[in-house]
Amino acid sequence: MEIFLDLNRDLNLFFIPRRFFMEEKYSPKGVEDKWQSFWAEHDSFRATEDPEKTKYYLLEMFPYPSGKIHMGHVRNYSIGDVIARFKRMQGFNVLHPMGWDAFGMPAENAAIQNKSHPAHWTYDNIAYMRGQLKRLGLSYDWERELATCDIDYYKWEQQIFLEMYKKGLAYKKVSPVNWCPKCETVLANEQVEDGACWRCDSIVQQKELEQWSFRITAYAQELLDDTYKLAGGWPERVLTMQRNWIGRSVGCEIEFPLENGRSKVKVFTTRQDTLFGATFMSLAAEHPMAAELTTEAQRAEVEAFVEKVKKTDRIKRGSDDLEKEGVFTGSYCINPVTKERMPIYLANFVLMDYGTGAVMAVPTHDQRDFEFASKYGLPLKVVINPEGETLDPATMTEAFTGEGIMVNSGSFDGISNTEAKEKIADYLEAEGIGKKTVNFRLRDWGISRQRYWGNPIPVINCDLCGVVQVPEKDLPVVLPMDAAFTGEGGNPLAQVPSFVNCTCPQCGEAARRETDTMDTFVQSSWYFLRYCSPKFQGGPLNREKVEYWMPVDQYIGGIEHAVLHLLYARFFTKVLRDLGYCNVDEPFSNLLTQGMVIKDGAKMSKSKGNVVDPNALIERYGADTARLFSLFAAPPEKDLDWSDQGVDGSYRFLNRVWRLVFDVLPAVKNAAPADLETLSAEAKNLRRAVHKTIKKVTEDIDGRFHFNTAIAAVMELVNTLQGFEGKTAPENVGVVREAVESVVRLLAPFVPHFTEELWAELGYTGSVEQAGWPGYDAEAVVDEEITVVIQVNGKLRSKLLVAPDVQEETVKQAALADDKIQVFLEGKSVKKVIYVPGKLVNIVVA
RNA sequence: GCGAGAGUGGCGGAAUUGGCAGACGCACCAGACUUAGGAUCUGGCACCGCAAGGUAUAGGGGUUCAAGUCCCCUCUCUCGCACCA
Repeated sequence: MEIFLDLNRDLNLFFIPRRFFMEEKYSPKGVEDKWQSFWAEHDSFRATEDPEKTKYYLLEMFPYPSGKIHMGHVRNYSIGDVIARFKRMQGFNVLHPMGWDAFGMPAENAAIQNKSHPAHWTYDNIAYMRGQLKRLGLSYDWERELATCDIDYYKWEQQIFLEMYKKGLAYKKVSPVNWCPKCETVLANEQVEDGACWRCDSIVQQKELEQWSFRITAYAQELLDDTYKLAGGWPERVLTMQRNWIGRSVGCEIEFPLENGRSKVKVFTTRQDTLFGATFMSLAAEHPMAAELTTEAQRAEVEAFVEKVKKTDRIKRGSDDLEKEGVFTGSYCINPVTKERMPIYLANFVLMDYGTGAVMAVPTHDQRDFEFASKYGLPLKVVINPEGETLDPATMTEAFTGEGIMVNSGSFDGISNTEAKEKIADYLEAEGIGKKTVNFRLRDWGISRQRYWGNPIPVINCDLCGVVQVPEKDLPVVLPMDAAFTGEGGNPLAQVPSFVNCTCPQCGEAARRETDTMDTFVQSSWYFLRYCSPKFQGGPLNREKVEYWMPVDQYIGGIEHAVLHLLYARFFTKVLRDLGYCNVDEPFSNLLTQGMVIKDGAKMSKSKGNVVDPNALIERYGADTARLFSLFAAPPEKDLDWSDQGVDGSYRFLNRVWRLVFDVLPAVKNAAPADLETLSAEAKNLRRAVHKTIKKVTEDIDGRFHFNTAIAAVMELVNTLQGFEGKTAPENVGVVREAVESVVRLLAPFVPHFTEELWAELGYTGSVEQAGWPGYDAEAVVDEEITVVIQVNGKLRSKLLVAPDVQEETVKQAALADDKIQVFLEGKSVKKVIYVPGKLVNIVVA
């Protein structure tokens, strides 16, 4: 097939002499190779600090080096490259770096499978993928490239870790984890599928393990507050997700004394207004007081219940509408305001890791408590009535959670429950029963991973001294190259004696090196800062350079990182600020979340067989077409529906532009700029179209990122230009040249190789980027005549061509006199005539 | 269940501030050039109708001279959270 195709093309060359000239045929491969070399030779995208220029830091989320790039990458990086090139053409000093999120489990799995080393696999992949990105013609400053598995990167992270440790921001605690007994490793929640290990299908166990954590909760309030500063720059839904995740709620901590007086149960509630209606107490099964509260008579039942709750894994426990269940402990506490006895239950819906793990149960005003009380026959007491109504506990079928008037609440009766919230809180504080508190849903960030391919946590465990920091002079703790990857026996690091065995820096006795490595989210939490001074050897960050470049002006990536990565990165930036490394509060001023690339209605995946391979695409059409289509088919934030035929269309468009340029080239090559005084009407119209297009494309790209409509506008201009009769007539060549040059410059951010080549053909030396972004002539975009639409009763009936400065009365009269309009006015009376200047006339008749 | 967003031709999508619905592209149809066309060019293309005209932005109601756009209700889909006390 290929041979026939080529043969045909050659015949074509023979029959149409014009095509003898080699340079007239658009051949992406040659053009792209040529300009990629040019950019490399000229260091075209090198970013250097220049206080004279306004900086613009553009960043796309760096990829995991999984092997090869996919269409999602092509889209992500094409979007970023348009902005980078556009801003550069506008004269900004653009920083546009690229690197690799290079630690992670797939490398370790590959090592097990191929009996090789994760480093080899990772660096091989990086080399291959770097080549792929270069073939896309992305304008990165490759001098700043970094991989998070480079010693030169992770050693600085170890230093940061130790500083966090000193400040109490990194600490060790026992926390529950998903544990695969076969792999002998901790699994992340997303690696547990239906309660089984994603790799070996073993049943995942819940285990308590000593884990390293970062105290992100210390920054909960600031992380929440600053989401309001980001409003406008970030999509509202991402901010909402972060706010929900942080989950601040205001309420009270209230203490309920036990009946026996020996101790107290502390609860957190946001509904202290319902305190008088609290008739029993619900505790989490894991609550530390559960055992001591259990009476002998209840022991067997309680233990069976606790066992059952523990068996339900943590994911299932939340998911389904789990039937509310509980068990009576046999003990009672006292409601501190009513002095009534409250039986203490353990309940499966009470979570140990939210609030205090204990809930005061108000069955009349909380739906869960209502269901629980119904099931176990517990007392109901109404303390809030809806306005003008009286609730009867005996006939209630569900809890009343709305607002109303207080009853059965002592001195608080008769006021609204919102008012009572404040008053009861004050009362509790005054009486010493409770205090106002703020509770967060956000929990500390567990960073321990029992894996090899990660950044080693730089501490030593000594039997005598406990946890001891690795002294700064001994950093970095380097991953040993001689670990064995068998897939068995847990963390490979723990099986390298030369790594594990060490001496305690404090007492000099034999000790064991920590073998946990850090979560890969740690590396991606500060890479954007390191890009500012990627080779700096005086510390993690060169403060001066960070101050020049940060914050990132535009960050681009997938919505899947809306919470974790973006929250961790915000947290880490604030920590580095407080450690004195930088002065940045928020790392990303603007965030663009791009949609997925889908095909045939589904996300591209091997199993669906709908994967488009970027290599094949570039091979067949070139990088410019691949970029153009992925930008044209949908606006960035929406999902992109891949269409092979659509790609053809983009390729055809480039060919059309190419032919157009070469068609007019001989005529316009040496054309002088047009004399605006003597232009023909047609030429003037063309020039107006050119400047209107420049205006629209500029506005569509800048801020709005609507590349699809920007490209559509250029297509329209190309269509206009193509239909322009006297393209090569001497009196028009000045305007035609301006038009062609504008098309090339406007397309430059989208299809950079293509436009570089045409720019050179137009007789320029150097990159089209140096020509800068075209500005539009405000005078040229003003219409000489405008179309005013005439409606009768809101329906389009006719159109009118008028001068832009026409008087309202003139237009109205002309509209009423219009032949087509007359027909609709016959036998009716005109009630009103509405004129929207320059747009329409609406004649209201009856 | 709660929260957010979306629903426009055969398809991807336009319509930026309440003012011509369907830009641009794909697919399709017709024609031109051609030994040939999966190249290129010209024209057509929401639906009904011969036409005049009518009907159309998930469905129903409302506000307005005017609604894809604003308000209310319903349906469907996507995403997030999912017993958060």
